[in-house]
Amino acid sequence: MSPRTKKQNEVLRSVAREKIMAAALELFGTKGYKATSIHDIAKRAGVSKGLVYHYFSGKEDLVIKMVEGLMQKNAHVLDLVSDKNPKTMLGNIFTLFFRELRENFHNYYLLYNMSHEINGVDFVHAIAVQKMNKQLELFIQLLGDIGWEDPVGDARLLLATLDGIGRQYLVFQQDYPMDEIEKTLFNKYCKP
Amino acid sequence: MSPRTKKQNEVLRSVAREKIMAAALELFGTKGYKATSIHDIAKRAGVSKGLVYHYFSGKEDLVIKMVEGLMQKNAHVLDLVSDKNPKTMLGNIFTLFFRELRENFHNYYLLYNMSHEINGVDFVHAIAVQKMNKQLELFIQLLGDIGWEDPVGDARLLLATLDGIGRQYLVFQQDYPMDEIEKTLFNKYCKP
Amino acid sequence: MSPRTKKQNEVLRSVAREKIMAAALELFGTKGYKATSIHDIAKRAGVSKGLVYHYFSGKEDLVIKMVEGLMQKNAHVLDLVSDKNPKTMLGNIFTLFFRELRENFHNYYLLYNMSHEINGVDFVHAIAVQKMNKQLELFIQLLGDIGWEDPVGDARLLLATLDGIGRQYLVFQQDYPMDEIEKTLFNKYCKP
Amino acid sequence: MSPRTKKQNEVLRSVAREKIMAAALELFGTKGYKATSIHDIAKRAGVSKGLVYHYFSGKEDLVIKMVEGLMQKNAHVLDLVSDKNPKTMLGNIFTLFFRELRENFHNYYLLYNMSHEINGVDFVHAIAVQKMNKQLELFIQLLGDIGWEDPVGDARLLLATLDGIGRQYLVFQQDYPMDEIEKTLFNKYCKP
DNA sequence: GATGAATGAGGGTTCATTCAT
DNA sequence: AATGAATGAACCCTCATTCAT
Repeated sequence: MSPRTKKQNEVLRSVAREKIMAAALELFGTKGYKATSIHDIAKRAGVSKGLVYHYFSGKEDLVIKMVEGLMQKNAHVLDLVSDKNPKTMLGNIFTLFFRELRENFHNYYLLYNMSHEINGVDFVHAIAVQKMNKQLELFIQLLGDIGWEDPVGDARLLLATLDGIGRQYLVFQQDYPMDEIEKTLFNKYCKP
Repeated sequence: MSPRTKKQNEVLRSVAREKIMAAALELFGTKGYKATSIHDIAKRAGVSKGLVYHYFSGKEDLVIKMVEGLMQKNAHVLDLVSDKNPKTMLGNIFTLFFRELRENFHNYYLLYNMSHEINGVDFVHAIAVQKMNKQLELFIQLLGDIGWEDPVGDARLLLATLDGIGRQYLVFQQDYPMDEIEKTLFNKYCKP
Repeated sequence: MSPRTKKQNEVLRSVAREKIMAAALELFGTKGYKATSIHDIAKRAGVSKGLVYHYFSGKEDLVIKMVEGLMQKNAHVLDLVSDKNPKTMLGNIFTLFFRELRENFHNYYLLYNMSHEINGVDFVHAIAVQKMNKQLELFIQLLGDIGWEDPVGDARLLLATLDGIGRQYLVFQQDYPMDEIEKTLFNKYCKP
Repeated sequence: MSPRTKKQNEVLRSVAREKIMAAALELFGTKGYKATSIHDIAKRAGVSKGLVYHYFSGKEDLVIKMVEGLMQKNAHVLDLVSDKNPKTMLGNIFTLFFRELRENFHNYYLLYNMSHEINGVDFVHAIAVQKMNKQLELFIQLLGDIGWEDPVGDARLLLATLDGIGRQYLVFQQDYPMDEIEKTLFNKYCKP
């Protein structure tokens, strides 16, 4: 009955949605939420402004959906880094963290750095808080297992350190000596 | 009592100019650059929109001048924390850092977190880089004097840690256990 | 049983077309022309937007066709109210008028009140004028037969009165004492 | 102190406001609320779009302010038509009504006919109802004084008649024989 | 130095309409 | 006959900026 097959439509839909969300991720991540216009996003995605509103109910909805998408991609990250040895596991976490930072720092920006800019989108903020707390718990346990003196305090510092590394990388970019930072971090936390 | 340069005198000459810059600092720091309008600033400063353009050539100029002003205020900070004992000096820096964060986190936000939002204002970015490098050098020397193994790497990590603490405080605000973080930091770096 | 013209047959041929027109009538009549979107109409009719454009060349065409449909339905109304006794016939007209108003005031709205909203659709206006003139002639004859002094002037007033009743009912709706108005009207024009 | 005198500014303000409101009245009254854009209004008023928002907080506010303005102009109408003799007074009311209709039928449209189009602006509807009720009371008393049999019912009919005359004039405009209608009305209600 | 009236570019959003299938 | 993805013009509104005084 249908002029285009349902499957055809589904493909069209998901392709367009994906293009829009990728463009949004890149632009929001680069210029920030307020400074990125729907026009920008549509142009970068190679679609019309109208189509953005066909798939998302508005700018705010677009950020939310995008963040949700990011979260889903990251949902099974723990499985990748899991290891019996806490030092190895911490090392895996670091490795993953630096890779993410290097390869997709827009994601990093979005999930961690943009929340303050999206007024009223408490959702994004809530996600950031939740994620942070999960990581904190994990760090407390790992540092405790490794035998650090004050696992809670040290875990908090470690979390802040990683956060700060991310932030500084965003600011300094190619000028930031990330390889060396990474090594230092491994020496400090993961040397057997 | 410090001798004032011509520029400083100029800056202080007009009460209205100061009021505008104070309002700008507060609003930019709270809502961000894009989300703050000249109208907002003028209203908060209790002056007309026109006067803002009398003192500043535009919104961008206003941010720049404001950041310059902040820098000048912070120019002599080192005199306040200086101490023969490197651990004491580091402790002084921490104390000052946490006080600034608690009392004027708008400033913190502006100098560190807003640069990405001001498109094309490389100036702000440059200032952030410059300041960061100065701090890094200081930390390297202090940690070296204290006797840390890898002063350069450790200084970088410390800088990132402080940065991360600031960022997390901005995000979590009252939920962030800053007092405990502060104690942990002192224990780690300043215990005699 | 009335013989159907070709046009009527065409109109009735497609169920979807009828559903669209019914939805359009209801929505245009409730929310107005401008405030009703094709999307609304398609959704209410349970069809796709595309189909609306399959049957009608555009929004304007849809209104026109819809009004034409209403006119056709009303074309044989006179047969229903006809009576040898002018007072009885006038009473029949009143009864029909009030019933229509109560049951289908969307139609009333469409035929009488929406014409100004459809810019450039002189067609709708023309229909309203034509219908009004027909009614006027009928009233002149009836009031003349009954024996009113100035049938032309009185017919005009009566027409205006009915029109005003309709408009006031549209505005006040449940607050409008239509039953009493109806009685008063009968007392004035139809008492034997 | 002020560059332009306060008085100068006041004049500027009220002139611009007046121009905008006059344009709005004309366009809303002609094309309806939805079909009239702020762009249209600004152009007709000879000002920029921005200025409309300088004086009114939005389209809805503009209608409301405009209706309020109309109400104020009409506030002292009763003083103009008052008379000891009820038939004379009724005649005065008619005269005024027809003059208003002929000279400012936009006002008429706005106050009576547009209320259904402004969704959510209950204010306009409330004004229409209130005004109508006041007129009804006045008519009841006058017709009672004159000696009509059923003053309440007759007053309601009279109100509807006037309303219908207005509506028909809006629809037919130059084709509507208003002079004759006026005469008929006088003959019916005001002949000594 | 100071005001605020005035402008216009651009942002978010809606919606009539087209078109491939 | 029928769908719904896609477009773009136009809408309401905000805001940096100019300018007369």
